[in-house]
Amino acid sequence: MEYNHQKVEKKWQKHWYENKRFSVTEDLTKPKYYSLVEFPYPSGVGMHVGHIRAYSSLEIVSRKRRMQGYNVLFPIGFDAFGLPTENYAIQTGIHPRQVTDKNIAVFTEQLQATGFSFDFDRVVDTTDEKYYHWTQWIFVQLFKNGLAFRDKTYVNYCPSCKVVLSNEDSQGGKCDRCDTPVVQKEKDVWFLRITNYAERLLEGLKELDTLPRIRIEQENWIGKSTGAHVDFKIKTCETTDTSKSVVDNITVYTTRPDTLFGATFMVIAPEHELLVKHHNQIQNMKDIHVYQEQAKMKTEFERVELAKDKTGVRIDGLVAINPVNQKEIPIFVADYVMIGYGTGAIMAVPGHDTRDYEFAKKFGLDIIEVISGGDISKEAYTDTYEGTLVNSDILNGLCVADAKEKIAQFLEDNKIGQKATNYKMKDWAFNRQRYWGEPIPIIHCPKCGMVPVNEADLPLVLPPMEHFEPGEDGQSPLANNPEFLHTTCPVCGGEATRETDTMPQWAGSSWYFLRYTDPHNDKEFASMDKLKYWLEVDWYNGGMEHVTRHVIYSRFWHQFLYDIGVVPTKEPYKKRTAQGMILGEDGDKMSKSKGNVVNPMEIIKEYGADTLRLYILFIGDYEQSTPWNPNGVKGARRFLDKLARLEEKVSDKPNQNYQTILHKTIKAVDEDIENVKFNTAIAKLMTLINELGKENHINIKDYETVLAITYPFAPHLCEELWQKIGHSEDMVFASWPEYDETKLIETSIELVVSINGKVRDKINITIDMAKDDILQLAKSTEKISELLKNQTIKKEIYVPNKLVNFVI
RNA sequence: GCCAGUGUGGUGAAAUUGGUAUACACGUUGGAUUCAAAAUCCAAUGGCUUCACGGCCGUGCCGGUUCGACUCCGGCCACUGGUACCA
Repeated sequence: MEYNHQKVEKKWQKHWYENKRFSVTEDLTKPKYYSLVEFPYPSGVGMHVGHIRAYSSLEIVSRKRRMQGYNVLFPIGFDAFGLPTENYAIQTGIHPRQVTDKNIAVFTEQLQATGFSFDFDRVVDTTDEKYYHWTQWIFVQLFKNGLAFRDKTYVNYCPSCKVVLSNEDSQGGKCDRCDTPVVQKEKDVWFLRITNYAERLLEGLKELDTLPRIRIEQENWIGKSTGAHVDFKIKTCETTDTSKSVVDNITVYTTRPDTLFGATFMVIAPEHELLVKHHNQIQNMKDIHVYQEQAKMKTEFERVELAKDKTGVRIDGLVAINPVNQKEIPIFVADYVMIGYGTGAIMAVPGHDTRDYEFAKKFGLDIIEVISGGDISKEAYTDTYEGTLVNSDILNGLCVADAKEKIAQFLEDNKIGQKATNYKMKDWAFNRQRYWGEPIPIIHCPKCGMVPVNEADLPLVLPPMEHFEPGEDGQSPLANNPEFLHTTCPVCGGEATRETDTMPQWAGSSWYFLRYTDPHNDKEFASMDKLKYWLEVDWYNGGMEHVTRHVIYSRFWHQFLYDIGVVPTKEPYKKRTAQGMILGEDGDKMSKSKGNVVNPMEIIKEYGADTLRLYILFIGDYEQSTPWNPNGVKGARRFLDKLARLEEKVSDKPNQNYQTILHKTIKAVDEDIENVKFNTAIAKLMTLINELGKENHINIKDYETVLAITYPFAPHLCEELWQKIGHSEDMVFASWPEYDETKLIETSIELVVSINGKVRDKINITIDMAKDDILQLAKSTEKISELLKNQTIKKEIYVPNKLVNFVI
């Protein structure tokens, strides 16, 4: 007998959501569990199978935790600010507010059609002024603490979207949204000083329960390196001026101070201040200006693309002095040195750095070997942790580690340098020239400068506007709204203008998990009591692609909020997992243009939500990418039909036949869920159901156990079957089964008998048999005795409960 | 280039203190049931070889350690993701 999935699923969804079955209790003495999934961007096309996979993991965990007696917070919301909605609004003339509301309604319906046990009383919407009130409030706190600031820089700019993009949004030199090549543009932009938190962001990773690759990716993103700052004196070197006076000092950053004796030239970035300060002493300033202009025109992407061909200009009129041997070395300007990293100046050691080597070859500069082991006539020897120092005076004969120690001491003693640390991570460009985002709550006053909006005046509401096409030259659409633009200064009361830029999409998602703990609070972003109860998030699942951006950004905000005393924990998340992508049937990423997109709602209609959820988890390892297979869906459905059919065999009579496999399955499913191995958990449930299908009758208590361990995966059907056998309470109130240790032990075992490692026979033994008896039995079987005839046994290996191996 | 991950049947994939390779599922083939179909149930399903019992080979490639290697070690190759003149 098969079940009617459409009827059954609608029935239970209605029951669950109308009776708020998944709302948390306000009893803050109960043990809590906070499971968090990344909230979706409510796009117009509705849910993707990827969403289902992303939420299914913690859906299983949350349903299980409720049965285990926890007060479970499993919330959902919408990260609804962003470019697609705004672009759609520009195309169609429908206001982003309306588009967003409609999309959220569609998503909500689809989430409920899938039967997710989210607490729909706690939905947050980042575009709701009651929510972004507190996003703005946090920004004001950042500003007051000197962590939000404005600076003039060259920014990545998308000429099509007419917005400034962060490095993250313009990877590969193309706009994240529209693929237009990004250009460089000078702009006054907002930054958040995330670099102040670099060390703590790195430190906090040690506590995070996650896969090594997730940790490593974050570590690489932060990019800590240690080395030294070394001061080089700069002299003039006009041939007529024999005095050669010292005119300046340049500090370089190096991770390899032990190679200082091999530094044969210096390279500075085109933007380096030395070029401004000493333009009078530089004889070829014209050439340098030309080079600077060229460098400015290149986008960061082009600089990288052209990496193979090193360019640069030698500075005539100045030389640097290597502080360890007083040798004069030439100085170059080259764009392979970045002004934003380290000090914007390097000591070049061509013998042991590939970039310096290429540059030295091109410009005919000295290459000195200072670490033995390579062949520097062919290439730079960079694999230098093995070698010994040579041509290095006081360091000669030392290994790299000792040389590093000794030179560090030497630099310090002679006051020419000290140990230093650097991070690749840059400050976070925190503004966009768009309409559909949180207005930055800052007022520009001609007298008082930049002043934050009074906290009592928050939220600073995004004004309703008819036209939100970006202004020319990348101006925010809000600049075209005089009523919004003109205001008075909160400090002096004089005429002032508002900041018209809005925040990037990352803003709203940087603290949403805090709001879930107290979503309707209009006095503060969340009460300390609620935060103390619910934090940290016990388990956070989301996309691998968010591990380096969203996760780091939100950890930064959280650490800052901890510093100002408004959140109780140092870190927001205890455990982080990331689901793999579901690819199209063809193995390619699902995309509209390839036509390989699977619509989850069609699967639900045809096979049911339980089938969809089950299949998506069964498809493969949760943390790996896997292609979609339409036939696999049928297998999931068959399993559910088999489960439904078992009901006919339920009786009061006890049955001992399947006790071992039943208890083994309880144990395995429990462990697999905790270890993110949903695919094998389901496989084991399938095996159990197949076994039970062979029985004539199934004891009702055992049947209840089966329903309980299957419930998190297929809640609609289990709930239905649960009711059918006479329960009036929901399965949320059933308890999670525990396995009986004594029933796991099998009384007889099949033991493998092998000769020289090859399986030759199998014997059945009982678990209480002695080793010698087993060996005797193994030798005596027909096959084995035949094979052992006229052979000497050199060795007998016995692995309890597994095998016997004879070496002949 | 660097960092990480992956590589197992026709397909998605299982298998961790080294111990029966291919669990579970899909597909395929044959059978039962049916007027017929769907659904369901049963059986077979890595390759080569043998009438058969059986034998040999087999987890990307080459080598090593071991009584025994998908698993450990050394050296490669391919694909995927991340990152990149970061000094």
